[in-house]
Order: sequence, then C-alpha cells, then structure tokens
Amino acid sequence: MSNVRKDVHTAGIPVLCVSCEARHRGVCGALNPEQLLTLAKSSSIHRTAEGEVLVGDAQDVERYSNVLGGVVKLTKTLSDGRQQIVGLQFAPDFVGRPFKTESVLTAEAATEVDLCSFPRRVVEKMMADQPDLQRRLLDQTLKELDQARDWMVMLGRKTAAEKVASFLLMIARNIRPSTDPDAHSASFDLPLSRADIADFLGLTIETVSRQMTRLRTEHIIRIENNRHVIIEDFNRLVIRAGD
Amino acid sequence: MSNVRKDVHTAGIPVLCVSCEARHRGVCGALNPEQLLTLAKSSSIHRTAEGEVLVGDAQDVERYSNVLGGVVKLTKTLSDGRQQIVGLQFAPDFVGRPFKTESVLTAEAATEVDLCSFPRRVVEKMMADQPDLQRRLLDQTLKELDQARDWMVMLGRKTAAEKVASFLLMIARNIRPSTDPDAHSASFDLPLSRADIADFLGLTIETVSRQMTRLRTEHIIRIENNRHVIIEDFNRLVIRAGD
DNA sequence: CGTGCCCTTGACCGAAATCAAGGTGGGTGG
DNA sequence: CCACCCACCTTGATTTCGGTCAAGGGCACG
Repeated sequence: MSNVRKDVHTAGIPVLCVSCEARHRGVCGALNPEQLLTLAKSSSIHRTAEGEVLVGDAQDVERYSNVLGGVVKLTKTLSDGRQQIVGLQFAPDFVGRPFKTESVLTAEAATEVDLCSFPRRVVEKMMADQPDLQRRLLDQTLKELDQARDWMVMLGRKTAAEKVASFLLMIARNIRPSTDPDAHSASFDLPLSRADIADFLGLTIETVSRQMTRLRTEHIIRIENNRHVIIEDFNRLVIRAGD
Repeated sequence: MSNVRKDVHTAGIPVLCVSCEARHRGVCGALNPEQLLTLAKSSSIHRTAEGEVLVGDAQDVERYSNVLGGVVKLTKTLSDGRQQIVGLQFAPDFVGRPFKTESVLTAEAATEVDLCSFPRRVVEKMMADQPDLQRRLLDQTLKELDQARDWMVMLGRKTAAEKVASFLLMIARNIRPSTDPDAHSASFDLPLSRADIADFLGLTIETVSRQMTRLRTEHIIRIENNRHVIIEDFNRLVIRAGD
C-alpha cells in the first residue's frame, strides 16, 4: 500500500532527484517529472573540498548549481585585498546569477560542499517556457535580498558584540532549521573559520575571538574544539543580538 | 511623416503612459498596449512631500508604485532607534515587495517624489499571466541585490573617507545617468540630508560633515548651499572611493 | 617530535563616536 | 520688512570601541 503510493509519487522522477531536497523546497520544485528528466540528463552531482572556488570574480558562469549540503560563501574583494562576505548559501539554495554571463563575486566552498549542477543554457531554456521556474528564482532572489538588507543593518549599525551574537543566531537557524525557536539551547558546528566570520561581520579575527570569549565567560555559549558551539542561554543571546 | 510614426508608436497607449519612463526602462515595458490600458484604468499619479511615509514597517502593502521622479529611501530601524538606509530608489524603479503582503521596512520619500501607483491585486493578476512582467521584476530584484551587496562591502570594509566618496559617486551616477563616465566634473543636488547620508553609510552626521569638508578643502568637490555638490576632480574622487 | 595553522590573549593606538558649541539660511509672525 | 526661530550643518574637544601589533597556546600533520 505504501509502496503503491510511493510509486505514484516518484513515477518517472530521475533517480538522481528522488531524495533531493531541492525538488521540494528548492527551484526544482517548479519542474514536472518530464522536465526533471531533461535536466537530470545534463546534470551532475559532485563534492567539492573546503576552499575550492566555484565561481571566480569576473569569470564566465557556465554552470548553475543547487547546494545539496555544506555552505557556500559569496565574497567580494577590494583592490587592496580587503574582503567582505556578502552571502552564505545553504541547502537547498540555488547558486548562480541568472541572465548574466559574468559573475561580480566569488563563490567558494566554506566547508566541504555537495552540489548538483547543470549547464547554464539548459536552465535558461527551461526558464523561458516555464513561468513557475522563474517564479521560484524570483522567490529565491527576494529571499537573498531580504537577507542582504538585514545584514546591511548589522554591518552599518551594530556593535561587535551584537554582530557576533547575530551571527551565531543566524547559523543556528540555518544549520538546524527544525529547531524549536523557543528552545533554550542548541548546538552546531560553525561552518566558518574565525577569518571567515570576521569577513562576514566586517570585523577582525581578534575582535571576533574576543567577543566569542566574552560570550563564553558569561556562560551564554560553550565552545568545544574551536568549531563546535553550544548555545546555553538562547534568550540572552537574542538580547545580545540587539534587534 | 513623423506624425504618422508617432501615431503608430503610441496607438492605443494610455495618455498617462505616453511619456512615462517606466514604459521603456521600467517594469511597464513588459506590457502590451491592451495591458497598459487595463493597468492605467486603476492607476493614479500623485506627488508626495519630502518625509512622507509610503510604506510603513509591518504595514500591509496594498499598492505598488513606479517612481517617476525624486528619490525614495528604504530604511530599517532597530528597537533602540538606530537606523540604516538599505536601499535608494530612483526613476523608473519599482517600489513594493511582490508576493508579500507585509513590508519589513519603511519606504519614505527622501525628496519630493512623483509616483504612479496601482492596486496590488491588479499587478499580481497580470504577473500570473505575463511572464515578461515577472522577468522584469526578477531583473529589478537582481539589480537591487547587486547594489545591496556592493553596499555591504562599503559598510563592512570601507573607511569613512571611502564611504563618503563612494556615496557621492553613486549619487552622481543615478541623478545624471547620461553623464560621460570619463568626465572630469559633474554637479548635482544631494537628494539626502546629512542625517540620511549618515544613515546610509553607517556613520554619524558629524563624521559625514567632516569628510565632506575634507573633500572640499582638498578641492575634490565644491559645495554650495549645503546641498549642491560640484565634483571638481572626478579621478581623485574615484581613487578616494577605494574599490 | 618538530612545524605550521588557527585561535586566543594582551598592550597599545587610532579612527570614528560622543559631547558640546556655534554658525547659517529659510520661513514665519510681528 | 525685519527679527526671531528652528532645522540643519560645521567645527572642536574628548572618549571609546575596535584595529593593529605582538606573543604564545593547542592541535593536526608530517
């Protein structure tokens, strides 16, 4: 009985996509089985190592991708080397700038990342005769715009302490989206190094480190092995974030 | 002869829209004469005074608008009153957040503003059966996302001097889009007060003022009546912006 | 058992914020 | 028409937060 239902639901769906999150919450949700099949034919799943550059600045973009796992950071760099992370992408986000063949930023694997990627032309072809797909992309873009604007407030108006607290909350929400927002504790591995966090928050690594230490000494968080964070007092962390 | 051609081009186009910039560079460019007519029937042009709130935070959005003239600022405010401008919109930009009935920011007239506005439902109806319109909105949203990310770099990594220089260049480009980028001088009225500029750059008004004074004493710009700026040395201003 | 990377901690410094006075110009009411 | 007011801007003095410089710890790796 449950077999029958499962057969109906997955009928004609490419093996590649059956258990893929992007088919539900991501852009692929806009496609019917036939279109999925077309896309799957020219798509490939692969794993990239931490630090690998997915799309370089001013480089032609020939492939679009869905993030299946891990975290991708989008960075911009000034001519003298100052860097700023302008976006973080988690599963099942879509990586790639539609309708522009040249990227104005660098997309880099912040952790080990699993991607499902497709040639640019196939995606754009589908977009032309599939309004739903365009709509999904619009939704994703609007979501990124909202995030970008929240970060602008953080970058322009928050103190170092507030920035670090806000960052930890943002990661906690994205890594474990299922977490009960009222929960008084949560734990996760930071997907970013201190240097990346600094580039994200517009701070130096020293300042990030000091603020983390401060949160630790005040028993708001605990830190294990530098990367694993346990939020001990969710409420006080929220207050610290200062919205 | 030229009359005939003009008649052909404007045949069936609502009077309201004939000379409207949004019909060419804005979202209305996606509509055919018939659709323009439908939209024009329920649209209205009006002028709002400086300081007027177009869309309040957490307020229902019942109307979308095109900016016909003037500048609209989008701001976010923290609970203790700290403010950050997260977007500036010039003609023929589209104001309004599609597919979300509640705004998460405040849209306010930074100058006197001319708007052409339509009921939300009419626009969303058209969007459903007009992929071109959705495409235009996607383009506008992507443009805003690109700008937001550039500003994130500015907010996170630039010094006060660089921020003010970057701001002046951005205004110069948007107020006089026809200006030759290689020109060595340009002049315009600032659409923002010092307080707004500070909220845009993540600085205080005193710091903005000091940086303007510095640019003035170094003969990179001249200032008349506090609001009128003449760029005397475009190249040095670009260098100051520090990209 | 080094070696190097990442992180932390401390001392000091400097850019921008804060605090505090004025200046200026446009609008209003006498 | 003038005088006053008020909003907006500039300038100066001082403080402070975060950056810079410097040293050292911990852990993984060869």
